[in-house]
Amino acid sequence: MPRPSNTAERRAQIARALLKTMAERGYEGASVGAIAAAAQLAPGLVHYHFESKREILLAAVELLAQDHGERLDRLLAAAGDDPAAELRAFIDAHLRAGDSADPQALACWICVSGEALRDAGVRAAFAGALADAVRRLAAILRRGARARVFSLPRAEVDAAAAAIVAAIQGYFVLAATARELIPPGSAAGATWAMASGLLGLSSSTSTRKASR
Amino acid sequence: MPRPSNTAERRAQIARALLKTMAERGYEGASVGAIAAAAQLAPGLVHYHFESKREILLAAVELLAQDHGERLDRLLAAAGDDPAAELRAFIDAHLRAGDSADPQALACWICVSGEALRDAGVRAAFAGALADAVRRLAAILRRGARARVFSLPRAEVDAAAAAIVAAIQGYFVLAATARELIPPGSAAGATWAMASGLLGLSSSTSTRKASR
Amino acid sequence: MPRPSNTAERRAQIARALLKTMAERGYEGASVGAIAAAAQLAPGLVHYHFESKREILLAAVELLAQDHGERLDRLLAAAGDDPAAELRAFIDAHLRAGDSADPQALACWICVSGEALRDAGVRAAFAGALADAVRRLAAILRRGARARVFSLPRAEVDAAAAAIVAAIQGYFVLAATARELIPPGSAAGATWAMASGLLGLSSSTSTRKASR
Amino acid sequence: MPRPSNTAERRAQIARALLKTMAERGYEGASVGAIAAAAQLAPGLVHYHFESKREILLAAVELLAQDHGERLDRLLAAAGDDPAAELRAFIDAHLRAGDSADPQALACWICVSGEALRDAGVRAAFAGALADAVRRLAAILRRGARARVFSLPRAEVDAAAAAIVAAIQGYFVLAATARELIPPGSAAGATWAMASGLLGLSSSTSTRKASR
DNA sequence: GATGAATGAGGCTTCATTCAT
DNA sequence: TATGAATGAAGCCTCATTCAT
Repeated sequence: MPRPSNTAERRAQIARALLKTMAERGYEGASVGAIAAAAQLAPGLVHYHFESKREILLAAVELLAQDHGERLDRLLAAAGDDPAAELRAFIDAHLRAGDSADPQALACWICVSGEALRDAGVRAAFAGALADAVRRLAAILRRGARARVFSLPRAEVDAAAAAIVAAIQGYFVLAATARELIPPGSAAGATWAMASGLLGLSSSTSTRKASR
Repeated sequence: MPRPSNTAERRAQIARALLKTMAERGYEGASVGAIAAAAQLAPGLVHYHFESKREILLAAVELLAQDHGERLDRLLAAAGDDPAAELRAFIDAHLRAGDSADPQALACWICVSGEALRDAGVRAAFAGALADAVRRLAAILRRGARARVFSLPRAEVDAAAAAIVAAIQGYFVLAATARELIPPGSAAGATWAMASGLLGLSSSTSTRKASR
Repeated sequence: MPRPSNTAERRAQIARALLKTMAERGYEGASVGAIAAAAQLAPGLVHYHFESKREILLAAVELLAQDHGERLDRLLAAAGDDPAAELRAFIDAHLRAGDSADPQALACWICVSGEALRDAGVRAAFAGALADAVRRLAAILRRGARARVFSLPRAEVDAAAAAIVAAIQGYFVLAATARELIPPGSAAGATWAMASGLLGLSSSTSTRKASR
Repeated sequence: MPRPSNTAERRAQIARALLKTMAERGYEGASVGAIAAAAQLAPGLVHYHFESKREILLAAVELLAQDHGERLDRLLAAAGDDPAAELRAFIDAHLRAGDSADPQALACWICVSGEALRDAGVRAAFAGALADAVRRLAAILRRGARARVFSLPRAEVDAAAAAIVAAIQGYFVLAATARELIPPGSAAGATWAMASGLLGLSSSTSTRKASR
């Protein structure tokens, strides 16, 4: 009569503990002991559920991407079928620090970018999450182009999506490290204005209202 | 007859060795021993010239910023007095992977962003370098606005400069971790197009030609 | 209606798994987890059947000795009643790498000798197996001496038996660690020749034919 | 003005500490901490002088072989040029537990044989030491054969040397693990008698006097 | 009997930093 | 200044053993 396996939950628990710890101390600073403590588990248990610390990181990136994906799903669904509204929702989802902003996830995301530099697995996971964002955004742009909402040559959809994602990612870095450089509430608006340049929208259409 | 102090060179030598090592292994991975080896110095000497490893990082960030600043000086000087040309030069200086591209500096820059998250000193140095970039770009924008080359309200110059710097920074991250997401040669062009959106330039003016 | 106890088989199964694992990784290297895996059992079960890892080793030595004893029985039985033939069979049983040679047992035997150094229980088991071999050989020698096949004073029977067993044991070590030092096929023959020296046989009687 | 390097002594000091500890607790049981303590050094220093624990073992085997070689040199030199005396000296050097017997070296030797099973480097070192012994003994035998002191076909010199070394090695194992099986003082004498069988000496010549 | 999660001690190794020369 | 040895604190990981089911 074996006890039912709880490995899945435990793994998630541990991965979340890593996120929590990593946000404060970075990946290297998040010792396995600290992770275990954050998860309120015995130290040895961590390595029962994970081969190595690096594997925890991979699971954590997975979680991060998944959380983000789900949030994006929700927000895009609320935008209905209008490409412009979807684009706006996409930008706001990332840059409007509102109710649902998550500084921990932000810090982790930047940590992960650093680890991605020197670990192929982490890079794959990180790039995968970015690729997912680009893909979703490109789909929006493509639909908008087809509907003549955006005037964007087919061939440039991917580049445009990458550019907008880059801007968002760059704002993340600034927000986490030099917030004072971003005039409060300007991020989403400025990004929308930049997107307008790419998509051939008249700036006037673009509400340049600050969004906190 | 004391021999003339060579502390200054030694410090630079060590800081550069950190940059080299950090580009491959990250900051934590760059052990003092490894730094000393990269600098071809005895390990003990490192702590003669620096109080702690963290101080080396600070010096290294300084170097990084200084190198970048000098390069930017050169490239902007070549742009003459035309704000549009200067803006273009500013963007190209950061996103055209050409002769002077420096993958090591790129990797270090991202590492530093991670360290900035949890060390006030590093954050100050990192943010200082970013602020410098924003300041210079803002000056260009302001000049362009005054000359009616850019149609940009006074009040939004800083936000616009921050947005362009964010886009550049974001491209850095993508380039270092998920290069395949950036259609080759699209970075500078797309950034210019985005800048057009912010600055009220007609997209047509904006050369959307790919720049390698 | 309790199910019939299978403890005996389980214990043997586990002990054999230790032998298998120990042959490759040594005693310390044979973790309880690895043993369980080799036995295709759940890790927890091991400690249901054994108090401690050391107990498994004791059981394994027992098995080793028992296997060896049975093999020796078979081979000596085939030698009939002739002391010289029995001696030959005894030597061949140990040193003729033939059909029944068992490298795993050899490696284990050497591992066990190491553990015997520092665990009284293991030493007792190991020494017991050796003592058994010496006893059996001494019986053969005694019979041969009585029959005047061997010219060996009573008082020296034990020393002679020990010497031959030592030679065999030494060949084990060489075979396992420096096989290239043993000219192929020379072990049994040379041991027989050495035995001749002890037993006052003319070397001529001793077939010095190599035995593979 | 660097401090003169003391690495060589330190390495020897550490290797000897391993021998001391290993004799009591085995190789695995000799933790790096215990080794450091035995050497009266700070724990971290061990890994300053050695890459890994395994390297210490290699150095220790080296020391063991060297100590033994030097002792053998001394004892053989005392035997003059008489092959029979040399052979006797060779045997006595190994099996006469006299003043110079070294139980620690004995225990270590057996530990090392176990480690040799699963580490190529250790095996090489161990086999090298054995090969050296065989080589030296073979030289003696060859000289004796040429001088007709031993009646031994050329082709069998190596086998005979290996056999005698095997007998010695086997006695080592018995002495360390089951001393009660060796009638006191019988080892050297019995080995000599066995050698006689190999070398065609009449047993009578062979002093079968017990040697403690 | 059996399962697999849980525990916590301890091992090897790395490392920033200090120190004697 | 410079050298390289020395120090001691962690860090990651393994493991024998225990326990709830």
